[in-house]
Amino acid sequence: MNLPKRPRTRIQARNREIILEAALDVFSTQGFRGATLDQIAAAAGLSKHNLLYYYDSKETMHAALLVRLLDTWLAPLRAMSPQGEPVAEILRYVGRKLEMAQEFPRESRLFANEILQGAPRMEGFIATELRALVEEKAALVARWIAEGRLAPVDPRHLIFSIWATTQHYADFDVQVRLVLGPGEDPFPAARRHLEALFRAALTPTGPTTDAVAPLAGGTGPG
Amino acid sequence: MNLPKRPRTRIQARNREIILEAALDVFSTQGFRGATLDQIAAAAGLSKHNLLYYYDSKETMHAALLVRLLDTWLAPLRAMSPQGEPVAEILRYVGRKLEMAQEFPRESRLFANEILQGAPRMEGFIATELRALVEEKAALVARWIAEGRLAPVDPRHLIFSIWATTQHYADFDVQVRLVLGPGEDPFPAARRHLEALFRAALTPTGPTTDAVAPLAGGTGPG
DNA sequence: CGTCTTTCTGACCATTTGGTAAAAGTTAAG
DNA sequence: CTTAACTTTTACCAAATGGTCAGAAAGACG
Repeated sequence: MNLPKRPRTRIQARNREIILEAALDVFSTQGFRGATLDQIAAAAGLSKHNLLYYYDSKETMHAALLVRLLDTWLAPLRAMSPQGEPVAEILRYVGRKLEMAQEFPRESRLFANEILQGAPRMEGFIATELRALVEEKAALVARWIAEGRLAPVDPRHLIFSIWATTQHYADFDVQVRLVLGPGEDPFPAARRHLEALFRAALTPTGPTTDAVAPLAGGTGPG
Repeated sequence: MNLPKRPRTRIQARNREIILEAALDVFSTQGFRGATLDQIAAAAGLSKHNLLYYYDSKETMHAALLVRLLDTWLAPLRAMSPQGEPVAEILRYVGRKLEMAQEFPRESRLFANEILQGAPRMEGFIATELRALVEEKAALVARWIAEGRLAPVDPRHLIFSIWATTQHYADFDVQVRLVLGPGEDPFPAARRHLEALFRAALTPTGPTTDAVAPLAGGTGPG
C-alpha cells in the first residue's frame, strides 16, 4: 500500500536518509515536542507530506533515530576489555567517548533531550540493557581495584563522571565555545585535560600508597 | 490597565509565585517550545487566561524564570575565594554545586534545555558575564598552580568538568536512578566520589611529586 | 452601601500542527 | 508503448495553541 517498510529503491533509501538527517538536526535542538514536521521538512528540502510518505508519523521518525543511536552509542563502553591494562583501558574509553562527542554531537543532544524530558521513550532500554552493561563494566572496574591495579573509585559513579565530562562537550558545546572565546577549538585541550583528570584519579600508586603490593598473603598490616 | 508590573497585593505575589513554580516544572522538562500554556495552567491549578493576566506571554514567563535562575546560579563559583586553601576551596565549590543539583534540579534542567537549544536567550549573558567570571576564577586557579599549591590542570576545563559532573546528577537524574536501581539515593555516593575524583586530580603531592613540601609549618604527620 | 480596582471567566480567533485521502506525476519492467 | 508500482503534490481537516476582549466576580475602601 502506502508504506513499503524496507527500502527497495535507491530513491527510498536516499530520501529516508535525508529525512533522518534533517530530523536529527531538529529533534536534537528542539526536543521531540518542540520539533515540528515543517521544520524537518524545510531542513530536508522536502514537503511535509513527503516526509509522511516515508514515515508514518513524527513518532516513527523519532523512534528510527533512537534505534540507530543506541546501536552505536554503547560501543565504546562495550569495548572496555578485561584484557588491557586497567588505567589505559579506561583512558581509552574516555578518549573514545570524547571523540564521539566531537563527531556526533547531535546524537548526544538527542539523547540528552530525551533524558531531560524524563526518558519517556527510553526508560525500558535504560533500566535493562544500559543498566546491565554498566553493572558488568562496574564489576570489571571493581575487580581491577580489588587487584590493586586501579585506585579505589566508585565504579558506577566513575562511569557517570566519564559520561558527564565527555558529553558535556557535545551537549553544552555552545556554552563551552562562548566561554572559551571565538575561534578556540575546545577538543584538543579537553582531551588532554580529561586524560590527566582521570589518570590522576585512577592511578593506584597515587593517593593511597599502601596495600598495593600484589598480594599472596594477608592484606592488612600484620 | 491590565498589567500592574510590580506585585502590589498578596494575591498577586502569591499567584505569580505559583505560576512561576508551575512554569519551571513544565519548561524544565519540555523546553520552551515543547511547553504549552495549558500544561502550565494545569500544573498551577489556574486557568490559561488567568496566567495571561499575570504574564503577558509565554515568553515573559520564561524570561522571568531565567532572570531568577541566573540570580543564584553563579553564587557558588563567585564564592570561590583566593583566601582559602586551594584544594579545599575547589572541593567546597564542587560540594556546593552538587548540593544545588540536588536542591534545584529543575533549574539545572531549565538551563540545560536552553543550552541544548543553542542558548538563543542567553548567548549574551554567557559571552559576557559568565565568560568574565570563568576567566577570573581560571586566573585564580592558574595562580594557585604557579605557586605549586595545586597540581597542574587546565583551569577552564577544570571548571567545565565540575559543571559537567555535578549538573549530571540533576540533568540526567532519571538515567542515574534507573542505572543505579530503585531506592538508591545517588547523592551521598556522588558526593564522596566527586570529592575523591577532584582531590586526586588537584592535590599537588600526587602525580608529580616534587616542589610541594608544605613549607614553613607542615601539616603532615610529625 | 456604593464605587473603584483587582482578579477571573467565557466567548472568540488566527495560526500552527500532525495527519488523511486522493489525484497527479514518474519510473521501470514487460 | 503499456501497465503497474512508486513518488509527489494538492486539497482538506480536526485539534491544539498562543493570544485578545469584554464582561462578570470579588475585594478594598470611603
